[in-house]
Amino acid sequence: MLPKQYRLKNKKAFDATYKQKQVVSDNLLTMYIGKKKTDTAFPTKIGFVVSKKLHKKATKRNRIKRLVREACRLEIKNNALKNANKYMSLIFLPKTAALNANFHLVQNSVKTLISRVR
RNA sequence: AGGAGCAGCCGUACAAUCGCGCAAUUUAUUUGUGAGGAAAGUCCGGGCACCCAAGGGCAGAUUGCCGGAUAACGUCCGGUGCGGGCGACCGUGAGGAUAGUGCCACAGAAAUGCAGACUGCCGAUGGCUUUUCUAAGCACAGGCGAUGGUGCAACGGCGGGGUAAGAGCCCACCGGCAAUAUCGAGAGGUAUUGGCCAGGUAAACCCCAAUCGGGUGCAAGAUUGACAGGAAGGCUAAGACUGCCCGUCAUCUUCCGACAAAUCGCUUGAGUUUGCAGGCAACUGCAAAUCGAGACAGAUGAUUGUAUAGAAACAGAACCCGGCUUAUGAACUGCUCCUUUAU
RNA sequence: GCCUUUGUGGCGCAGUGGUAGCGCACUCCCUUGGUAAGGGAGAGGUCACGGGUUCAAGUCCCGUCAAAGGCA
Repeated sequence: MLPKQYRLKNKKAFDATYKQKQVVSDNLLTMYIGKKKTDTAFPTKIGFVVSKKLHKKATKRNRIKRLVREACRLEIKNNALKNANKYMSLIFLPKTAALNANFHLVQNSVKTLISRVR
């Protein structure tokens, strides 16, 4: 799990992020980017969405969610958010291919997506 | 040794580094604790909460061999009958078809009417004809339910007697039914006797018996606090001010508005473990010990090493219990049965 | 969390317990100079799956699986 201050929580925040319509994606993940920060002290919040349509079993959905979350945690810890730090929020949506991926693949995917943020 | 039946056990462990939920305190890069046997399906039964409801009946729903267990159950335990297996053992949706109604395609003479139109058998008796005068023929009266390439099923089966031909008409055995006796708490078992009238289907309607207030589900519900809207456009249909038009309100569309709720319910309970006692058992009683998740974008993960087996299977709590059903990995244990071989 | 409905040919759908059908699509033939339309013939079904009741089940009963939808 992420520390609490990095979690994207309520529905309004999710809606506002989707509304920006800034999307980056590769074969495993899709990432939505929120608004630009006005206050630099404000931490970048990250949300994760795994739809029931992706897979029926709760354990599989939990598994992929945890892998993506763990990858993000390591990025925050290593201060590797780079340009993504300018934005208020990020949302990750795993794709079907991510269900069978191991941690290293997911980690690489997260890294490349973050590096592509301008 | 091989095969089989029943029952039981575990549900990865340990270490290092980086992390998360909750609780506690000495408020610190502390300590403790943190998913399941099915947490699943939502198929039953309860607890709990709120709303509605005076009481009773009808209706409706559910259950359906007997007895017991339980808060309750469609669950469980023990038994009875029936079916399967050489056997250990297993399965069982098992009330009523003489309360009534419906249905039984095709085939078949006939599918429920104490049937016989048809196909047949006989024609002893009565009638007619012939005649060697005691027989033959006719098939008119009449007798019969044995025969019928059917069908899931044909009004008990099979054998013998009997007869003109036949028939439970009579007899033996078998099956079913009823009565009596007896054993059992009961389902029912056993024995004897009786007379041959009885098709199937109730997971068709129905009858009988028993049980059941109805609805909504913890996002139930309770408490505290706050109350955030603004701008632009449309006026077409319907509404209000008003009978009509304008206008306004309401309404509709678009855009903007991101940290703007919190606490209780919430986990101490038909709890868990152990011992003793009762009971064949399900289960119950008593005593002692013990506290083992409680989130709200929602906690158990990642990487590496070691151990089995190079990489565990099915799978994730969301108010809580009792069941049922379904999914599933590896190793192992106990009891029993059958076959073969040896002693 | 709690409910509801539906699974039948490639697709969309009918179907009182008694031989599984319709439309479109598909294949072949006719028609045309050729195509479409039209006409004729044909193929294609574990009635989602597993049990049960019944002489007989797509239909009745029980369980499972899948899909779609609803409430909050």
